Amino acid sequence: MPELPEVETIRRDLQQEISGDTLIGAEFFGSRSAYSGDANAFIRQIAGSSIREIQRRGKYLLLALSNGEYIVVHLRMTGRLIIRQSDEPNDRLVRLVLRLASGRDLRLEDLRKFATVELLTVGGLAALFDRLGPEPLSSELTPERLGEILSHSRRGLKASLLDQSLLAGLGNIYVDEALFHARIHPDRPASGLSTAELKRLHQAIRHVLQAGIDTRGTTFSDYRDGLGRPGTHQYQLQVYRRTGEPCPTCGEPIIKTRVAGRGTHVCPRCQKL
DNA sequence: CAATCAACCTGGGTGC
DNA sequence: TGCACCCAGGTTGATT
Repeated sequence: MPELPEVETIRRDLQQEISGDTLIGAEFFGSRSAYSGDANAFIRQIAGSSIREIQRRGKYLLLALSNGEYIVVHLRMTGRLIIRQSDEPNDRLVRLVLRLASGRDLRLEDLRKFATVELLTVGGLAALFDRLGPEPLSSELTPERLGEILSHSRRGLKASLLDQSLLAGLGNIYVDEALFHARIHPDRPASGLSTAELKRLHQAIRHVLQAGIDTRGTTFSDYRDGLGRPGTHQYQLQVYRRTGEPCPTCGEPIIKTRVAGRGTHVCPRCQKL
C-alpha cells in the first residue's frame, strides 16, 4: 500500500499531532505479532519515553524516542498508523496500540498483517539506512547519480526502480506513473538510458512523488493518513489502474502487462521499448 | 547475477 | 448463493 508519498503524509500528520507526547503504555493484539521480539520487553523499553520526532526513510516511519531508541514501522501492503482517542473502541484490524499521555492512542491497523515494528538503537538504524538507496526527493539524487545507480544494474528498469537498495521509496504505483511521465518503457534495460532519458526520469520521479505528497497519497482501499482520512491522489493517476482508458497524452488505450512480477500499466505508443 | 515464484494474510471482484 | 480462482500498495527467501 503505502509508498513514499503515503508514508510521508503520515509522518507529517504524526509530527504535527504527537511529537512531544509521552508513551505511557502499549498493547499488542491478534495473532502473528507485528513485533518479532519479546512483546513485554518492547513495552517495558518504550514506556515512559516521549516522542522527540517522527522521521521517514524510504517507506520506513521512525518514532525517535527520548530514551535514544527508535520505533521503526514498515506498513507493507495494508498497514495504517492512525491517531485515535483512547476511548474509541478498537477496530478489529488493530495489532498494536501505543498509549499516549494526551489521552490518545497511536494504533497500528493492518488487514493483511504484513506490517512490521522494530525497536532499534542508533546503530541499528544506521545499519538499516545502509541497506537503502538515496532519498529520491533529496538533493542527493541528481540525474547523474540516478544514471550512476542504474548503470550498475543488469536488470530491467522497473525492477531496478522498485529495488529499495538502489532508490528508497518508490513502489508499484509511482514507478508506473514516473515511467509514463518520462516516456520510457518499464522493460528497458536499466543501464541503457541516454542522458536525456535520465534527465526526464529524474524529473518524473520527483514530480510524481511530490504530487503524491501534495494530494496526501493514493487511496484505493486501505490507505489512510495519520488521522484516518483517505488521500486523493488516485484521481490524478495517469496510467496506474487505468487499463483500457485513453492515454492522457495520445489517446491510445493504456495496457496492463506484467513486469518484474507486478501488474504494470503502460501507454504502448508513448512508452516504446 | 537475474528472473520467477511462493510465502506471509485477508478480502474483493469475477466467472461459472 | 456458492465456489474456485485471480488480484492487490511490499519484501524476503528458495529455486531455476
